[in-house]
Amino acid sequence: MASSTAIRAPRTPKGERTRDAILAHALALATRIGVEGVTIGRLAEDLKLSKSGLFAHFRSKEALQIEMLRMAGGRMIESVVKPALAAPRGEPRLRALFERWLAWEQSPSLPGGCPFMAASFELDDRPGPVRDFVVQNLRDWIDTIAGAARIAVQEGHFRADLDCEQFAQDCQGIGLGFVHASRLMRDPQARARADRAFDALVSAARASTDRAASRAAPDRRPASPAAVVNRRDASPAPAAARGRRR
Amino acid sequence: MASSTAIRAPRTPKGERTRDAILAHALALATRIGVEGVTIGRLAEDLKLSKSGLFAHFRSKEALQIEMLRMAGGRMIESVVKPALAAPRGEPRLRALFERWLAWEQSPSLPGGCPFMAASFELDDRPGPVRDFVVQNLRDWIDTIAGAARIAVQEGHFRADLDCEQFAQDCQGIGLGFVHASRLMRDPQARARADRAFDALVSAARASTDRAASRAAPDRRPASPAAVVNRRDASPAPAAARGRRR
DNA sequence: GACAGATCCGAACGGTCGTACTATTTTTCA
DNA sequence: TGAAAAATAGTACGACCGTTCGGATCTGTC
Repeated sequence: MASSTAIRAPRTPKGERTRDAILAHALALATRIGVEGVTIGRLAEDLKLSKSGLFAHFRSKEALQIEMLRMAGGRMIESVVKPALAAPRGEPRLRALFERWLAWEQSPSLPGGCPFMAASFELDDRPGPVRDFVVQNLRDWIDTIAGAARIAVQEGHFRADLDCEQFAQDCQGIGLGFVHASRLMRDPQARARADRAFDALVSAARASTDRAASRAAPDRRPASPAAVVNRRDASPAPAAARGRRR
Repeated sequence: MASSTAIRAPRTPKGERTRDAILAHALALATRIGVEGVTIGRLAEDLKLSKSGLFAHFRSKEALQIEMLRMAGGRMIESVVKPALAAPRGEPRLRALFERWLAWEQSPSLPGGCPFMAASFELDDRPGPVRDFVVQNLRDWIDTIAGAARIAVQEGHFRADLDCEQFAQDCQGIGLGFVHASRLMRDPQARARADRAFDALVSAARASTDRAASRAAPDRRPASPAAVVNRRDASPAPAAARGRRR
């Protein structure tokens, strides 16, 4: 990544800068070799720190993993969700979410793709705080999509009886299928197909003259559209990790 | 079988039985903790073998991983593809493929789900023979789906200008979305939503009165429908299955 | 029942893992 | 500027990693 160029104006305390550099590098590493694959020794070597010096920034490796994913979550909100919220309510916002999501997946700062997608399959059977954190973040993300779909219904873009949770799972599937075809199979058409699949999904959600929904009863939960804001840390305790709030 | 020579049922050699037991256990383990997470020591302890004794069955850990995935591929063909081939050509066979695929994903012998799906995200950025093997198997699988869709076109079940590769990627996405919702998010409705998504996909492939295909040019490749039969091992050598000399 | 190979074990190797403890340096701020 | 605080280095630990090797034990065949 680009050198820090931190000449003068070290507003941020030294430790925090190092810490962020560690997390950024750990994150980039994790996208390639997996969350569990990130190693203290490897990190220290890459960043020219001693193992113990690096380790001192986190009480444990598990904490490092969670902080790393917290940074990923923050970045994702910043570069996917927030910009999409600037788009008009309804279908345009939904499209913005989808498009920025795939763009984020291929962001140069994430050489191995979205860490949450990878972690979904890496940690799905390994209980613990890290898994919990991933689940929380992905729940927020899916709620964001479902909420945006719900708004599209309110705006009259989508038909009234649309199952928004179903829409969200379908959407997630398109994204996962895209990553699969793109990263693993190296299919150059993966992106075009993902776009077409999304178009078809939106198209089906629009058409109200369709026989479509076999289930007559739509979900009834209030389901706040602002799920993004409701985002919470995995750790129940106030935490305040090392005193250094931001 | 040829009974003329009447060889007295050559009970499978001892070593091979052990070997299969090792692979079966390694496979079950890998579905939970990942392909790279399987460890010689852990395997030996579980199976009450010595590390070296176990290791002697494979020239390297990499070979163990590949053999393990080969077993998984064989099982998948046996319990998903072959039975589905018994279903009538066209849409029924496609449905059988999908249904058996999800059933296989939740088979009790795979406590952590389909190893190939997990490996898709675990190994997508780690080049090497293991990744190559996974890619090969998944390519065969996707070709199987695309081939079945092509047959459905021939049978008149699906519209003539259907993009079968697109269909396959969409299908893969539904499966991945299912695993994501089911295993990670523990959503009890995951399966029902996957079924609905598949129904919608098939439905869209059927309707020929739809404006549907924006792309006028359908793919033109011959694309043998019998992709299943074309399946090849990753290793270029003939590799007689049970020969297993070293 | 003996012999040959297949099968398995025990010990050991050099590494890396996460983590703990104690110095030593560097930053921060009165 | 100097002392308190924070950041980093050094060293060590036990555990486990994949792998090697020589020898013990078992299996199947004549």
